[in-house]
Amino acid sequence: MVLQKRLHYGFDGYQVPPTPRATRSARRRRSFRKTVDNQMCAFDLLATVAGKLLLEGEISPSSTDTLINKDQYAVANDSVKKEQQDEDKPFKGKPCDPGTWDRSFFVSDIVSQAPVVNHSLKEFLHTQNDTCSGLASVITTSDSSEKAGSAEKFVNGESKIELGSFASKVDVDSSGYRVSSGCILGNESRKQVKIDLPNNGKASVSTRTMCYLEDPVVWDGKSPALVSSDNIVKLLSCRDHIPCRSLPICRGDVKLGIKDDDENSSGCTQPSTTNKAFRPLPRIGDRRIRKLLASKYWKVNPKLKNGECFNAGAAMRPVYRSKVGYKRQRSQRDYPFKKRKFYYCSSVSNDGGSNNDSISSSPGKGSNGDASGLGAILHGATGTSAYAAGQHVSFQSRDSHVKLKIKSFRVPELFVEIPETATVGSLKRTVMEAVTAILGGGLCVGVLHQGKKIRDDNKTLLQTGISHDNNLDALGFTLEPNPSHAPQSLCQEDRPSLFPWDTPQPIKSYLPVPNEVHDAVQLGTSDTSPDYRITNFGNFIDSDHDSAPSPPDMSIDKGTTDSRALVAIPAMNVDALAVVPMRKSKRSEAVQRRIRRPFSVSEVEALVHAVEKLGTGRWRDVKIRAFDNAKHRTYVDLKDKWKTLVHTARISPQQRRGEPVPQELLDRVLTAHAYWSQQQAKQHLKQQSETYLLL
DNA sequence: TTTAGGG
DNA sequence: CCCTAAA
Repeated sequence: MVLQKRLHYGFDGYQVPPTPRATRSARRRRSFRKTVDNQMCAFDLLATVAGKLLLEGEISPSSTDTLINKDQYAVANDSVKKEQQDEDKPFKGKPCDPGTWDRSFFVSDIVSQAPVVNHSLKEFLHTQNDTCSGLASVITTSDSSEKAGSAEKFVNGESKIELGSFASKVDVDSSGYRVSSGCILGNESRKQVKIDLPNNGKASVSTRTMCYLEDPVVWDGKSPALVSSDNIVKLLSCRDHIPCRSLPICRGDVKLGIKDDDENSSGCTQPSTTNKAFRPLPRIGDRRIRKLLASKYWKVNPKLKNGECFNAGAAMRPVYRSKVGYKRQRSQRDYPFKKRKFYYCSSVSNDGGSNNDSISSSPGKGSNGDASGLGAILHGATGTSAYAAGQHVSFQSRDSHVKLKIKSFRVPELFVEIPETATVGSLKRTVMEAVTAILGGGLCVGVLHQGKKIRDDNKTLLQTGISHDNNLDALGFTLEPNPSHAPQSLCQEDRPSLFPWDTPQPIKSYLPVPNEVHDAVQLGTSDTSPDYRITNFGNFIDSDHDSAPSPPDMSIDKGTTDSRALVAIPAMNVDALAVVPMRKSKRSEAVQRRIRRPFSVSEVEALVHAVEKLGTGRWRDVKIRAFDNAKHRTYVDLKDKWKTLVHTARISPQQRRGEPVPQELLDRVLTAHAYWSQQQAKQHLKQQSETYLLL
């Protein structure tokens, strides 16, 4: 029997930090709700959901904390030992190669599962409220949500992306609760996508927090298990070994790291296989789970001090595992080793785009919005849908409704390389760029059911068995680079993995080598002698850039430059993301201005020298002559710099800021400027006279 | 694309 | 640095 049921899924309020240009507009939240037909194929639905992730392009982490601050981030090598000691206790597995994961980012997904038990909606809402009241009234359109004041309450300092999709149930269980629209949701398996990115100046805090995100799940055991499946995608900035020990995290997780050795990854995984942590766990209480889902859980360990991060993390792991539950066990076991690999073969149907129109927001704000908003965020329910908890997962198989909760997506692997001297801010920025590139570029959603990737977009949920599969773990989602960016030939679906989370795929195809890489290499080897620079400013500049003593600001500069060189920025593929019409505009909004790169004295010297010779009206020539190898300096930059130099030279030394420019240079600037201004004037007069004569 | 200037 | 009118 094929009933036309409606599936509701929604993108629930994600938060973006204030943009440089609109600093005052606090954070903005966006959300969308969509209803699709049960007959809609999984990919269609997912495509739409995934498309919404593009909005995240606006998030831009910022911070200036230094990465190598061991005390705070424990990213220095020195901290490895200590961490290992702490970590080893709970984990018997052999430590993985520290060097492999050093300064890596991890995206891990955790799957926990528990049957849904009758649950009181009220209770749920209540819980939610104390957990994250700030989420209330989130269900609004993107536009209206922009001004939602509730955003302020949101997790402070962090940007958060939550994506939830699930279906609502038509049939209401006796335990179901009717909230706003009368649509009742029974318990069912749900999948919720959640991508949390630390943001803001609280680099240390947020970064560490991420480590714990999943861990802190404390199961009170009182609440009926409501959440059937959880996947949490986390971006972790941890030491190498950490990921290894925390097998649950390691496995099936996507790692963002500078080093990519398959062997290493396998090494890390091995231990986990035998991890004793894999024992059946008690069912997860929905209440707790919800809390976890709530934004508040970013602050789960607010009290943690620097250095406690890892210890705490280690301690938490066990808890986390237990939370994960027995189902998790299976999934963990299934995780293949090569986390570096990911799938990108799946395709997203563009049909979903047609459904965009249906995306609506619940106008309700006030009281109603509050309740529904919370529910939506935590459960991924549609804003207008009421919540009904209490049905067991098994029930869902009896109706044609599929309820999904996407707690996390697997994120394509990204590789980021960044020098130790880079700041946390630049690191975040780099990762953000990479993530944004993925989200904004070719991103599509993959669906895994019972370990097999479902590639047929035209199949209905019913046909695939998704709609009536009691095993929530059987359903998995992945975020994958757009197929258009990955040769189909690379797809190896022939041998479907039995494990939902592991379908190893080479990622290199996603790591286009930008020109900057070459530049960086060039810079690194073009250490020219001082003498040479006199005749070759280009080299001189490069040399300076690369081998300069690197004052504080300089290190930042370098760090950013280097990191940029290796950031994968896949070309955007609008087609694959057609489901999100507004993406383009959003993206443009997210365009961040170039990083500031103060001119060094040597650069100024080169500039002055070139201008003395060429004049002030030939910036292109100046660029070619003196900065040809400095890709980040455009002729406009040079022109602007000259402008500021002239200004600087004219003001009193006390008024000058930044790296002091030798007075000698400033004098030359004024001289050259005066000279060329005169020449220009002469030229102008000459032209005028010529014109006059001609007439 | 470059220049030239204002923002 | 960004944005753009003009050239």
